[in-house]
Amino acid sequence: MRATIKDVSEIARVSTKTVSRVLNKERYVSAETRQRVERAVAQLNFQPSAAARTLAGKRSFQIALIYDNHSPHYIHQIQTGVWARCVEEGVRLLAQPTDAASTRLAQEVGGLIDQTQVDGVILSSPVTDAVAALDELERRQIPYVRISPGTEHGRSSSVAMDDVQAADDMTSHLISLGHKRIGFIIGHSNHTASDQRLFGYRRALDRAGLPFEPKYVRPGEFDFASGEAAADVLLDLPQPPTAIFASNDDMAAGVLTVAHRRGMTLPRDLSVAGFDDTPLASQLWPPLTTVRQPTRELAYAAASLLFDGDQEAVHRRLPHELVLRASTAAPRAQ
Amino acid sequence: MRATIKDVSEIARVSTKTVSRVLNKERYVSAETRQRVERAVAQLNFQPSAAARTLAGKRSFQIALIYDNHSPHYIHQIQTGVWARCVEEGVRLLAQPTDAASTRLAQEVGGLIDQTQVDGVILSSPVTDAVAALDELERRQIPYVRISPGTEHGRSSSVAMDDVQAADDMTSHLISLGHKRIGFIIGHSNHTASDQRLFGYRRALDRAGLPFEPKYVRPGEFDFASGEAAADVLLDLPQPPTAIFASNDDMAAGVLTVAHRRGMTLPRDLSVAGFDDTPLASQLWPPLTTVRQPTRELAYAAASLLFDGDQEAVHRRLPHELVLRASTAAPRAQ
DNA sequence: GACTAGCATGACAGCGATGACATCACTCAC
DNA sequence: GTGAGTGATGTCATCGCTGTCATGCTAGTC
Repeated sequence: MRATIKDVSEIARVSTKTVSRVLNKERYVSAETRQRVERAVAQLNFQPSAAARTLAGKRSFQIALIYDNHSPHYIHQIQTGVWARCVEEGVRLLAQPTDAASTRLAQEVGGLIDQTQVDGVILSSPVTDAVAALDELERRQIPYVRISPGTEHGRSSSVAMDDVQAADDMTSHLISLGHKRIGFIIGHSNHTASDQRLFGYRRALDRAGLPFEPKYVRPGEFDFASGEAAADVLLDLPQPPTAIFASNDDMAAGVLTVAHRRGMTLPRDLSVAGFDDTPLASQLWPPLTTVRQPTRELAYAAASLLFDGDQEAVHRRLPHELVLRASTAAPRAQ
Repeated sequence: MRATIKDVSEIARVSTKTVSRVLNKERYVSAETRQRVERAVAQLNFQPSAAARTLAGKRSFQIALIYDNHSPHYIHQIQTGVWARCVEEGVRLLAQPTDAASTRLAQEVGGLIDQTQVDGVILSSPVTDAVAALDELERRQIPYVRISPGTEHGRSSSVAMDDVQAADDMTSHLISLGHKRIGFIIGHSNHTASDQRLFGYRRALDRAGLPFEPKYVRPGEFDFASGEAAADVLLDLPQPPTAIFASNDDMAAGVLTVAHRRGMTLPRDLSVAGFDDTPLASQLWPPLTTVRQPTRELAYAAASLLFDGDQEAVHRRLPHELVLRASTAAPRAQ
């Protein structure tokens, strides 16, 4: 049978309460007693029952990560980052995929909390912007932190990168190479990052004195197929762009495929840039110039904010990075 | 405050025990009483405390998924599949990434179980073959199911695909296109699937009466870089292969990149095949012929086996599928 | 020397469920 | 009419911890 706190207390010749004090690193335990208890814990390989602690105490030593994102790579990075911080804290992680658009989302979140009594919640985009879920969390007074929220910034602590600046940087990079006609493919409309990246693109054009031409901007949905579709339209223009900046790598991969299919030589005939720096980016041909989003670090930072438990909402910005690879180059002389 | 079973019992005018019976779908509750209880539950939006149930009962309504795999896509598929089955069962899922090679693995697993009292565990490859972890699970008599185990088949129920047959099928496909010199890139040595895929390749050659030539077989590690390295060696041979079959898509992507870099036209100059059908496969140029591994389905089936709780070890095989895309074609006439 | 403050520890109730067992009503067989 | 069987419900202890409160000791202050 599993060892219980009582077994430990008997071996250490103290009360169970004192064992509990040692376990929870409370004050007022003499060094000598602490040692005796620790030895007994080690000897029995004792692990306190999470259920009993949750039931008796105010903490459950569990947090939940709620997400809904099509990109496995993104989710994986998020999970890994949060996980790393949880381990340091001795806290378990409950994975909770959901459908951000579902009407039952709030109920799901409420049920999760009532059942598991998690100590806190981390929300990743786009669940970050599901107001009903936020309401539910606040009603139950559960601390939560959001990763890359698009709206309601005042409601909680959050971590994010600067999507506007990143898109601006990438666009500026293309401009500096000499491109004047730069296509842009927007992301999925339910991600606020999509608007921000578009805004950054526009801002860079403005600053460089280049005209913003709506015909060079196409909608997309963050997936390969929509990248292909947009590229086909852009490359069919009488004056096609010499560079295409897609709002994420999957769509950029679609652009590359269309270009290959048309027999274009890259990057001579067309420069292509993506966003996210997924593993895909470096495995495409030509390897993709893109923006490295510090996803893992964002997740780690989000967990840190949760455990720090500040009263005030804190907003942390993490730096992005332009990753220059072979898919972008100066345009061919006209 | 959260509603408790007591609140429900008062509204329904029954004892808490009767509420518990309804919650757990036990026999011996009259239809009328059941209805009253269910109404009260709905009215209070009552969710039983997982902690209390775990402490008092024999079940914790949680299972753990233990994994260690470099491929986000694979993990994501696994999680999604297991998750889907858990939802049906009303069970929570604890995500537990680990390092399969770590000496502390058994301790980690033991700690996880003692702390959380999970009802069962699902192991995904390569943790499936960590004997110390299996010992620990058996010592604690925790039911577990393995996804694609490589060894110790008798020890537990498992689900898997037929890696040998799949590799055989793919090799046969290349042979049927007319290829006689077929390169092969082996996977990471700690995955048993690697050996099996190699074996399938060999078996297909044998059956077709083609010689097995060690110089056409290169080691790899399931990652892009090792695919590149292997391709460079293979294509530098005096008589290079006309087709290369890589043990997974990432390595196949490496092969494509090397071929592009050498200015080869694909698939005319070289056919390339992968394994796994990751999203990458369809986003490369040319789109990759590969084997679809039924990962999600395997995970779902694994969870089903766990919940069914058979005494005997059951082994389920799920079918794979050849996905033929543009990266393979008949070899150029010599 | 009496009083206070701070440290160290223990006794005991209680968290919210379930398990074991008791109880009661009713039906059925003989 | 009696006993057995079964369905429906309740009582109460219990799971393994933590929170609250009480207690005893020591050191420092006036």
